[in-house]
Amino acid sequence: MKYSSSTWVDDSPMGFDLNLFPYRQINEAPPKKELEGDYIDLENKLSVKEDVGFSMQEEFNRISNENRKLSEMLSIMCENYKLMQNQLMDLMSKNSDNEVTKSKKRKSIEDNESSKVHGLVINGNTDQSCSSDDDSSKRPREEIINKTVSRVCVRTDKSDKSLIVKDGYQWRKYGQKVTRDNPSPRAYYKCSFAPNCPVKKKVQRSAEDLSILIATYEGEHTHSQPCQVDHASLGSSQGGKHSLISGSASMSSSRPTVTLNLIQAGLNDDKRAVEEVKAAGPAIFQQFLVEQMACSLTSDPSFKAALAAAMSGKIVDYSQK
DNA sequence: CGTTTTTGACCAGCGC
DNA sequence: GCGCTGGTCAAAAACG
Repeated sequence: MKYSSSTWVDDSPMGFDLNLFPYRQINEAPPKKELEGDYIDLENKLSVKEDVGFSMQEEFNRISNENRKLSEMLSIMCENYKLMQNQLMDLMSKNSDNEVTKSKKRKSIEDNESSKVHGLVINGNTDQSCSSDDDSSKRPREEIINKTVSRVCVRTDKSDKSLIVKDGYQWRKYGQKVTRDNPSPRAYYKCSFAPNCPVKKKVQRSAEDLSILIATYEGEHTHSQPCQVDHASLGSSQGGKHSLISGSASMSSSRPTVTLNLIQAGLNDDKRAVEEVKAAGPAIFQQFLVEQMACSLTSDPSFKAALAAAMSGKIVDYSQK
């Protein structure tokens, strides 16, 4: 596909600008000037109008063609995406079968966590009256407590030893422990914004990659987020050392939301990061794929040019009506 | 002086 | 019952 580079202006903060004036060349006087002036006789005016009408029609046809091609591209991409998604589901189901857990206790906890993260939230009721007394006494604690668990991975500077993951909420650290399977200590936080908020957070460095902080959230906030931190600032928070690389689940709602910043972190080829997003569950990985596609598309100048041309065509179309 | 962090002690679940 | 482990408590210290 050919796109007029002269009409493309890429100076917006997002690196993405719309071509609102497709017929105006940057270093060229506007077409209107050619039509005005008393020195042009009527005959010339008529021929110029015909030329303009013809060129407009030509341009319209060209843009229509581009629109059609873009639609085709989009449908192909959607099909490819669906194929990838199916392959991913197959892989994940195979992997989950092969997983071996270390102990029964940990297994029960991890099962609980993974089921939540995967979006298969078993809404265990904290109201004890819902279960019989006999059952509640025999059932393991993890099954009784209603916990929505989500995991967030944050890439940090390796030299940064702090176990802090800024997410817009206010946390109070109440413990730190070195666990058996990871030489890095695990920090325990409670939400301190509301006194009765039951949400807890565990933060620990990844054993495989010390530059990755893994934050595990348990429970749901009983209040709104004290300060809405957009994820762009999350990435630049704490001296710009952090960048969110995996799914984050909004605690104010049971529906997980994901923001990814793989491009910024330069992690497109980081298999480990992808694995961790996979581990966060299919819903999160699905959104990861979508954002990856979006990132790759918006970073493609030809796609941006095509999109801008298509949109400008629509805008011109409407303005002419 | 109030809040937050640190850190050793304690508790509960689990396997042997 | 004992030891191991993860999670929590609470007193002391640090901080603003």
